Amino acid sequence: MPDRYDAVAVERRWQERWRRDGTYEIDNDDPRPPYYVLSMYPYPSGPAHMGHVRNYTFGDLLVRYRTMLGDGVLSPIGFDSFGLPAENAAIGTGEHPRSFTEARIAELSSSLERIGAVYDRRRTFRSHDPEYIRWTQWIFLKLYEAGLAYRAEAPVNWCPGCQTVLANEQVLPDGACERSGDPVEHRELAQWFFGITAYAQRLLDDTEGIDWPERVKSMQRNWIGRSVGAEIALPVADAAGRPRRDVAPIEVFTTRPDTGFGITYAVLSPEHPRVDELTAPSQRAAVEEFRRSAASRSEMQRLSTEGRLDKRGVACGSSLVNPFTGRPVPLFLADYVLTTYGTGAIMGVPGEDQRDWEFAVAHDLPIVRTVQPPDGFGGEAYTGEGPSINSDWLDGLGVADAIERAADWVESEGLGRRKVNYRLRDWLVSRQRFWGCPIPMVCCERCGYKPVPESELPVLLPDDVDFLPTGRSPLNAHEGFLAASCPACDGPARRETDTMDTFVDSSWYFLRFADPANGEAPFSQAAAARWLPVDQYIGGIEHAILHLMYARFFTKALADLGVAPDDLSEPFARLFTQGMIRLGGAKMSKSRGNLVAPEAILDRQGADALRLAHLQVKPPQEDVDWEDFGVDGCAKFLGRVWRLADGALSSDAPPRTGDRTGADLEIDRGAHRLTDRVTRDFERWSYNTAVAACMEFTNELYRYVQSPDGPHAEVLREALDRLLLVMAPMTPHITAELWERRCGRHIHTEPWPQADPAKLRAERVTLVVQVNGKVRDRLEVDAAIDESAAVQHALASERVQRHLHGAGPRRVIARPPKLVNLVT
RNA sequence: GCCCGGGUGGCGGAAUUGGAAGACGCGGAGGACUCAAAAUCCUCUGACCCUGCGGUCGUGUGGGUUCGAGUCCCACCCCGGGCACCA
Repeated sequence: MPDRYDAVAVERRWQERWRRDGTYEIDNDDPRPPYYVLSMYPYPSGPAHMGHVRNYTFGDLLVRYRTMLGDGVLSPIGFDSFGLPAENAAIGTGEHPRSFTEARIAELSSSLERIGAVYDRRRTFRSHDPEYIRWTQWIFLKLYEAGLAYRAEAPVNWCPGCQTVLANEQVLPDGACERSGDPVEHRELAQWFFGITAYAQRLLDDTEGIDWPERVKSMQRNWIGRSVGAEIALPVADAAGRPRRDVAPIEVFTTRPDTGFGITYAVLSPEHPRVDELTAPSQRAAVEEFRRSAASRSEMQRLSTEGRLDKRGVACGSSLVNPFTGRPVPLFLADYVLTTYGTGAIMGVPGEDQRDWEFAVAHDLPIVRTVQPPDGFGGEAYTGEGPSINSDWLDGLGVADAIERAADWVESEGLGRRKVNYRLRDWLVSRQRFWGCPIPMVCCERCGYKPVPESELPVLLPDDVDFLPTGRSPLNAHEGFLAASCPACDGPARRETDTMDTFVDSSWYFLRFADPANGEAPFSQAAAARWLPVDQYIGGIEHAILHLMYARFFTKALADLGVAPDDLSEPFARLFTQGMIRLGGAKMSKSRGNLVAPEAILDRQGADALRLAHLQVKPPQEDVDWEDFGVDGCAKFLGRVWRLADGALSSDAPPRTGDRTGADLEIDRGAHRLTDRVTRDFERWSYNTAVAACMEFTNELYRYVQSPDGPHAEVLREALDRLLLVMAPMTPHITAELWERRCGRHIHTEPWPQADPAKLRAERVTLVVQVNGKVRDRLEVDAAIDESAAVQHALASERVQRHLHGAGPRRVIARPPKLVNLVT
């Protein structure tokens, strides 16, 4: 007597089994070909939400599929366990972030198991594990030795809500903190940085060689923001307007050296170090006032396009010399010129830059066009293609040629040089927070900052701390933590209380998974060489810039430092980014409170139904609305498969044996076609069509089993085997249960089925007959039909003849066996 | 403004090489089973015209290439995302 399908019981049983048997544990000397599948390691915020389910469903599918293909699959999981939420909770409740975090990890970990995701759990670690802290700090010291970690005074983004500085990447485009939403302020503070800009060009170039979504690569390229141009020195003018030789010139960066004859003014940023020197006494009061107001404005206000440009700039009362014309041009301050980009000074070229045009109009400055706009051009600044004019020796040249010629001239005159600028800034990694990896430095009164000796690592966070609602890190008040001696002079020193940005932890965890128990090094070269780069990385599109850029930088830097294999240039060979899940039109998130908890579904329809719904609803890279999910439909389909495979369905006729009928052969071919389709769909991440193929074939089997002749026992058995095998990576529990009931073996250790190419070719096909490109008839023909027979067949059709109106076709296009088109 | 991605039934989507537009699912309609309901099983379901046979239209818009275009080319519109007074 067939059993009813009890998804919850079946799933619990198999999850226990996979854990007990260590089915997905893998050793570094496994003889199978290595394949590394990694889903981005999660921040543990509690039980899995729908975004986790989606992410880990895709990852788990791939782990199981590659395993069946015969690979030795590395499937690790860890937890990105440092971060602000645990610390905020600590401030609220007094509970130590460690115990808070570990409770959240336990919840997340068990809910991942409940969706059927399998890992080598022996390799699991958390960012806050002392051994992981040790090696993160060790890497910091390596970067410090190499000059890639350094301390500098810099204008930083300060979030008053989080009471910490933020990386540029953590400030939203509207100037708000990514996490708290507070408006970010600008402060000058000494902070720790990683020298990611040294890798800007390689980070840009190497986007070519990685198999990542174009969208993500484009976002990274935009973020790096390469622009090619020249730095040009504009001499300071004396009272007579002649260049002074006794003071250094002002360097400006431009992408358009060809427009040099059109420079009619120059601008410094308000923070430029030479403002005082270049301000005339008559303008001093106005300049001071302007600098004060600029400093008080937030980044948001400063970068906004609101406000009239005459209010946002002020004359210095001095002049520079346009080196192209030799004539003096007035110097201004303007708040939209940024200290952090280029040289903090620009040349004003109103004719070819709209913002410069507006500034020139506002301040009544001359405008000289140096590129001829097309006839009828009605605009103001002209930025397009055209011949140079008013430019002496550049006249007549096109823009590209003129840029080259002008840059040559600038270099040969010793006025400057070609220069590439990047928008990318060095990565600010220090955070004034408690719950993060401590920066392994001490500050000695005499020697300054000195690295903690390797033998003293890890520097761990103390347990006996009081969290105060001031938001200040309790490390600042913890004498036991603060007290240190200088590694250089042994004198009294104070330990650095800043911790590292949590993105540092996630910048190398994928390397540690290759060798998680290594006590001598963060990982061995051999283990890294075996597993890296990650064959398939899977995660949310929201990490397109931050995490993925930092991880690429770390991998390159570690290879350069001899820590990682030197031929390892990229961490993730292939990247897949899933879309976000929306509910009621907004991204599903805890902060918005519009979460759909997976638990209720796991309790009712089960993990397989939920996984299937995620796979089926949409192409995986696209954003999805929860409203579009069809969990019930998927549960219904799994019920159909269960009844089919468990023998609950029968026809009036008993199963046949012996010779096979045409219907039997069709089913057999259908099973091979299914194998082929699902395999190719898996390879191209087209899971929604893979699910459709399984549903289609199941429908076909239903008709077959219920047909008057009944199914052929052997044909049905083989067809069902193939259906269960190809479904196994998608719905691992139900297929494992049915497989075991049918043959007593474990489906996930079975080899992936192969399609017989001979069976993929149908014997009878539909020949489409068109007259003048419109379909007029469809004929069942032999797949091997030749051209003349196909045309003959087509012409014999009554419907076709009706549309030919008695005349013969003037032209015949035959593509046997699929199509004949008759043209009159 | 620059750079990516996209636009197909009531809805999510399919069409892998230029060759049957709408697979599969949801939703909807009808039927079988049942005392009844649920569950299950079966059939139909792009729009319009037509009693029917059948016909016309149809993949954002307008052109083009082709025997044939959702797919290729040109121009444009709209939606989503990234960058942006970035010199």
